[in-house]
Amino acid sequence: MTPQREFAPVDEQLAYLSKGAAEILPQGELKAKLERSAQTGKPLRAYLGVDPTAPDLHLGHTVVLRKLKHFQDLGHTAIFLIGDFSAMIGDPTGQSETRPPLARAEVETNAKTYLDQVYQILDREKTEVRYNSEWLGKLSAEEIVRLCSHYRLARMLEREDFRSRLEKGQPISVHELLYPLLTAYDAVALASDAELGATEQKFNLLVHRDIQRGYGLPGQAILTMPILVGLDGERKMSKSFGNTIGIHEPPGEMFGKVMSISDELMWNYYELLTDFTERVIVRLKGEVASGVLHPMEAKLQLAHYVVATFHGEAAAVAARDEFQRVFRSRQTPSEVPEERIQERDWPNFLTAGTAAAPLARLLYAWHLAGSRAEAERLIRQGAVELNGERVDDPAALVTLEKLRGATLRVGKKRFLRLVIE
RNA sequence: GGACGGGUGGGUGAGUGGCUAAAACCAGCAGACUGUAAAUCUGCCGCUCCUUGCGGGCUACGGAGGUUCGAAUCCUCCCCCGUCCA
Repeated sequence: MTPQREFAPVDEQLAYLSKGAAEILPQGELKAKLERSAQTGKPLRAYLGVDPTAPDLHLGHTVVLRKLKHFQDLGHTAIFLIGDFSAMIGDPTGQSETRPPLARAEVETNAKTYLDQVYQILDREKTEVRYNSEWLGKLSAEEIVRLCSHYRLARMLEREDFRSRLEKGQPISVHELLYPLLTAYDAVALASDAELGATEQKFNLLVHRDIQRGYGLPGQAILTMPILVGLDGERKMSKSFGNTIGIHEPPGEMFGKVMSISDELMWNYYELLTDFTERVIVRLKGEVASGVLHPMEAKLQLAHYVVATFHGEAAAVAARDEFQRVFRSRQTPSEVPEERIQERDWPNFLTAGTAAAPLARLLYAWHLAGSRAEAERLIRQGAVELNGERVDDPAALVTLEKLRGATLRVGKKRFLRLVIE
């Protein structure tokens, strides 16, 4: 079944796989495995395990996925493991508190939406998808005891997270200790040669390797990827910080968000989100530093690349044009959402005794502001334009005539064209 | 089971009877500046009504009652979280 195949030279492969990586452990192990694979013609089995805890992927998740793709590119076997069983335990990593286990149903629906998104990066045809309930769900108590016998408590407690919680007198639930052990069983069941993960997974990955050896398997190589920093330029990209770029966000949105990162952060994104080689990135960086290339140009390229990855080349070009149009030339976007107003509904908005309606009330009704109070605030702050003219009276009244075919603008990004029927 | 500590706005967290829609910080929003950069500066940041005023009303400090002219602040009961002892 396994075809004999030609691989690229080991050094080349290693360079490709090392790009952007935080650590490869143990030293030399990956190289040794690549060499063996080159000799035998057998592809390596590399896997990435993900707990389907949230339904939407963002760029942060793709960093490590892209690395898995690299294995795939080189002809190795990429295994995408969905931790449908382990998700119900909850990984304690990085959490200062015990995370509540997820319900089975939640895990299942998340798992489904995950895959569609994952295939935007990985080659659907070549990816081996597995669920760890496949084997973990069947483990007997006896087998779990045996599994546990392969690891020492002292080592378990070396883990940063556990150690600090122990010191601070915070609780650690027993099932949390089980998490790395059970996921280690994944590595055993898959007989993996390499496992990928974010740096915060390092401890788990190392446990996995040890347990594999406990079961008499050769230990897998471990490749960790840095955590992607979010839009704020400080904290890791995470939904709970609201600093993410979701991979299914519309092209325009995505483009704009990438453009809003700092120049400094841009290089990090180049490194982790593109396939440009180290050499190319260094060159770009040099050109920007010496003033040959405007930093904005470099960022436009990056934004283009990212959008093209998820939406295709055409969408990327369009997003770029639109971006230039709206923000650089400060023009109205080519496509503005429309609000259809029924002429007969109009009286509902009117101030008693007049033929005009408070603009603030309209902004709220048309969802350009979250509340009427907010609408007034925005007007007061000069964020609202009607047909290009700033309105700054929070009590401003407008007539239906004035709104016919008009364009409303709130802040930099929100536009609305009015169609009166 | 016992002892103790704690539950405040999106988050952290101050506030122990009126001056508190509730400090401060973070996040967020808007404006200025720009390369929609970032950084910085300024302002805003519960809802609602109107005559848009340092205006009126309503809602808010785990829940329910109570004391008081007046409570996030005091009392009672309940719920929840945490630590320690067993």
